[in-house]
Amino acid sequence: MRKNQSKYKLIVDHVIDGINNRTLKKGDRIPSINEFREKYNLSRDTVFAGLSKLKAKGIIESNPGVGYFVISTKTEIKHRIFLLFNEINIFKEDLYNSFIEAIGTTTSVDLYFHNYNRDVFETLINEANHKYTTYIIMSGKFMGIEPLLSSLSGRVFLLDHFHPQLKGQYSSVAQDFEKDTYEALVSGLELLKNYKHLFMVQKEDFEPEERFNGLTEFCKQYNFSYDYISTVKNRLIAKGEVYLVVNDRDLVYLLKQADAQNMTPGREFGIISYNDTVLKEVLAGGITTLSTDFKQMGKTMASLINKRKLETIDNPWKLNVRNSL
Amino acid sequence: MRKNQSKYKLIVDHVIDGINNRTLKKGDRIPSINEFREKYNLSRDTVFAGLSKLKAKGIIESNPGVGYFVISTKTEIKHRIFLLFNEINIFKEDLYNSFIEAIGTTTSVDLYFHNYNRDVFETLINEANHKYTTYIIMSGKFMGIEPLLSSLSGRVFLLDHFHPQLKGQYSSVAQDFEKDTYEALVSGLELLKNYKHLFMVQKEDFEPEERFNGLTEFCKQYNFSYDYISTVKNRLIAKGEVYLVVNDRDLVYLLKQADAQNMTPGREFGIISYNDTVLKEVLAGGITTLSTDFKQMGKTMASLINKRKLETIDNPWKLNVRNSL
DNA sequence: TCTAATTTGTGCGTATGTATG
DNA sequence: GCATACATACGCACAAATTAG
Repeated sequence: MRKNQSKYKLIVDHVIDGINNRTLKKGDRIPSINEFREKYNLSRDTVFAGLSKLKAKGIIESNPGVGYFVISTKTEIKHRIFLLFNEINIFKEDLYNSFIEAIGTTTSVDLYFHNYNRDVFETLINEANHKYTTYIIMSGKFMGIEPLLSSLSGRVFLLDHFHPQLKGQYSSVAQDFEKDTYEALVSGLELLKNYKHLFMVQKEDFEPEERFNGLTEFCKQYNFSYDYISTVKNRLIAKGEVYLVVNDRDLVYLLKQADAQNMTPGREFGIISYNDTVLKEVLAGGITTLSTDFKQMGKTMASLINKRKLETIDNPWKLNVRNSL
Repeated sequence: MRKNQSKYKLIVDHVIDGINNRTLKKGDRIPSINEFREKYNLSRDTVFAGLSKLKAKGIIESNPGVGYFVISTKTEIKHRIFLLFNEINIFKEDLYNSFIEAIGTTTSVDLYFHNYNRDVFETLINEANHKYTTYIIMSGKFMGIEPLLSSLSGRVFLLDHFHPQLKGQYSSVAQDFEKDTYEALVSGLELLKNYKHLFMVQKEDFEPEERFNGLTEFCKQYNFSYDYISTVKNRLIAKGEVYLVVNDRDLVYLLKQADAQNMTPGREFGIISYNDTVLKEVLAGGITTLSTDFKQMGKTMASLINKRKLETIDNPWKLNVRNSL
């Protein structure tokens, strides 16, 4: 490991890691040049170079004939962050920007996309390994990624993942698609009582089926009938139906179809659209949306990075009730 | 032997052959400049050129005072592209995806964002220098970036830039904001005759003022009055007004205000919204949009990279006429 | 006070990559 | 392609400061 790094950095890292681990405190004596030389099998001068670097950074001081001592614990950990998203879309805007803002300017963040391609996913991770201090991974519906993740050299975080089995192994902030859908439907129960049948509309290849599980649970408990469809294209709308629509393209189909059938969302049938955008506030008199707070998600991820403890955080959801339900 | 080849290719081939022979692995040190110089009887500069090429291809990295090391064994990559966008937004989705699709698999692309921050812009470019074969830059309203661009080691392309003074120096594909706005308005002249006064609504800090120039030119020629405003927030709409709206947030304000004043876009007043999205097809009965074709822009940029000739290409615009005008 | 051991500090040589005419 | 200057990395030899006995 780290064949290609300058040797003196071993000394720098030894001390900085010690300070970050809290094993070195202000005033502590650190090993002498000869002790370091022995420990790492380096020449005296290489050790001296590392210690001089630390001295220049103001982290240690030297007393000739006595030793080296820690005088400051301000190590300014410079994170280099590898950020892997699934795809570009409008919601990444809020997520990325709020993350960048919260993480601060002393950090460098490199962003990549795997576009749900398993090969790209693996290649990007393998190529990035050992080049970053921190890895933030938004995976797709990939199975068996644990070995890949555990091979990574630095700290690993999961962002908005579909992998409940990885909970507890890595710090993460994510939507709980099942819980969010279930709880949102329960919170809208009074409105939903005007309808009979609920549809989950999403592409099963990419989107998490947990949403459908949440819908199923709700429908069984409160006696609605339900179905899973992958698109609403060319579909006739019937009275009493509610469509939970993931993709905006489907939302447009639905509204055009409603217009053609002379039906109004929120009256003869209902719409809940996943993920809020400004245009949905005024679209067709207001589209009810069920959305996770991507700005909050970015902020939360930034704060996780500065914590030592392993944490699994559910990102908050919000049902924006408008006229379409 | 190979007298017709550039000499620096000896070095490139030495390393690439080594990797393909499995005699060089990731992390391995390769010979120093002086060792190569001796072995192949070349000048230091020639060796340096070869090693720089390998570095730009992402195959090796250099550590001053230490040596050169293999960091990637992907030898089939032809171009390594540094792609710098201004910000994440929904239109980057089409642009990025069509570019990636068109550029093919023998290329690796790293994507960055400067978010209109000049410091970030300069830092990213300086950090990237010498590490890529190709640089594609989408700048903001930054002045005096010529020295920065000309310092770059590889081929430089401009994407959707606001710098007419750089035309002809670098190959580029871009919207011509002035021409696009002017021509689109001319093409919609018959519809516009129902109105009297045209507003350009955009934030002058970030958005290009060329749009307003196009509007001005059109209005002078065809006798419309006109104005520049930075937002429509809290604004009363008057009959006969047309709003050319850049930001979707302003579009929403406008539609809410129209509703409050009991006015309908396309009747008492008009709306042209910049940049098309699916939702605008059905929003308020259909919003007329003026949009550049971002998919085409991505394709065109990909094709430019495979050409040697310097070209400046205007990306095509499209006016999607719907009910709001 | 002296001495030996252990500490840090410095000068010089040779290697590396980088930048500029 | 050549020459030169420069920053970084590492190692050897020797100098200077401190401490314990």
